[in-house]
Amino acid sequence: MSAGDATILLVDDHSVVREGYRSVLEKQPGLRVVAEASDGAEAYRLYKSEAPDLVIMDLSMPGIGGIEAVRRIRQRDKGAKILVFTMHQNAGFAVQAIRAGARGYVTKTSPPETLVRAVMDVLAGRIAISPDIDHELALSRLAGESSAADVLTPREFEVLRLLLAERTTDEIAETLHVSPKTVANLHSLIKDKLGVGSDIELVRLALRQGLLTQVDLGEA
Amino acid sequence: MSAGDATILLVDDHSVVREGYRSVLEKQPGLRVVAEASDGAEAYRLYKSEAPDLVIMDLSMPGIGGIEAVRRIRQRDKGAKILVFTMHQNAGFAVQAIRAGARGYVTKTSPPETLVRAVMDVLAGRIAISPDIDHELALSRLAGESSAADVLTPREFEVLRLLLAERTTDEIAETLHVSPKTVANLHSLIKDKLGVGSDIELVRLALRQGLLTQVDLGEA
DNA sequence: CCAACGCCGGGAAAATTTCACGACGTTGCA
DNA sequence: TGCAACGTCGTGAAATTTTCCCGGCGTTGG
Repeated sequence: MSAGDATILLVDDHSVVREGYRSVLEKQPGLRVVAEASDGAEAYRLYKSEAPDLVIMDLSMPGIGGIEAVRRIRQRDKGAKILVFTMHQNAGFAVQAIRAGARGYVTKTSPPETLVRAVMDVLAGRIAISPDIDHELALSRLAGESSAADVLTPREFEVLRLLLAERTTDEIAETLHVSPKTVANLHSLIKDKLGVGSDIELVRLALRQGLLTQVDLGEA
Repeated sequence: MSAGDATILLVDDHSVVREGYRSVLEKQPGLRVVAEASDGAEAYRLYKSEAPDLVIMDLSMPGIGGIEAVRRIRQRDKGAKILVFTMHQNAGFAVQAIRAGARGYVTKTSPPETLVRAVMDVLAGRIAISPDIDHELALSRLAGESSAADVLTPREFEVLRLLLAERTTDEIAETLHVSPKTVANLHSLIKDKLGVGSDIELVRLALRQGLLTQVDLGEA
């Protein structure tokens, strides 16, 4: 590994999965994994201390999610290059990730070459989207449907995700380090923007749009 | 790799994740990954042709899922050793997997050592469950896993169904010819009986128990 | 007969949701 | 450059809902 290698921070809550990234990436000359994080908060800390050239970020993680981590890192460093690498083959997530400041979005079903190519693209300053998501985006574009991702700001989207995943307003407030009141306000605003009157409708809408998949809630 | 190595079939729809398993496993002497599959059907075909000593199986995959693949393989070969390795930190999944014939259940959040130990255990004929799932199972055992249909009276169950059907309290009150107040009281009582704190949890519980299926979501 | 339970709702306290509003920083554009 | 628009965070107060406690009714079953 030469001194000119591009340095990479891996973020994923599954250690064996990180092992996979690392194995694929280190076969490439010029790339070097310098740190690994298992949640959003740790990712942010390590970004500050390591200042890597690239962050490869999973989305679904405990505590603050990937979107929020992207947002925070970009808030600190406008030039940060972040490539989202996730299982969610969902245009809404891609839109949110890019809006939050990610420079690429690749699904885990992609072959390793696609990941490597995306890494190179993002390092070179280009935006990288994997073909399946390109297709998803094209479809949703054609359908002209307004999804949750379209009307919600990144922050609202993140709160929605936590509402669907965590339990109480107070817990969410704590993980986001804001007042419970703010979360309640956002919660209300989200329902308003999405045009639903109750939390039950909210969950149903989220399900329809793939924000909450059947597997997310632990099928019996 | 000696002739006496234990042969392994990896099943996961994310190629980079398979790379992770492989990397971890092949550091262990005596283990050899001989095949990889990306869905349940392929796993079954490869099991027949390769007859590996062990299958490491993900659960969430396109087409026939991991549970079904486990069932089919075990149906064909009663002695098949299958270790489920999944992101689902959920006792219900674990129970299903073991019932289907898996000999182990390990979550992807586990450190690599846990996976390796589980592999060795299953190869040695033991059942392997990762500690977090042990804990989940213990909890659900202690809690006595209250089923919705079980603990609710017919009336309460009916109200729950209507609540999930995207109706307001007032509408439900009208269809049932009772006061909105009664519906609100029942709504509260239902949440209490099911041990959930919010409507969002209520919907998630209902989904888990099959009270509300994806197709019921209808249109906006 | 009486105890237990499901069912129905009123009243009041407690909690949440909603609305109006302001502060602050950033973005975008003329 | 300056300024308008927007996102984010939070407060306070009103409106609404949720929750708790209560009693009444009918049915069931010992």
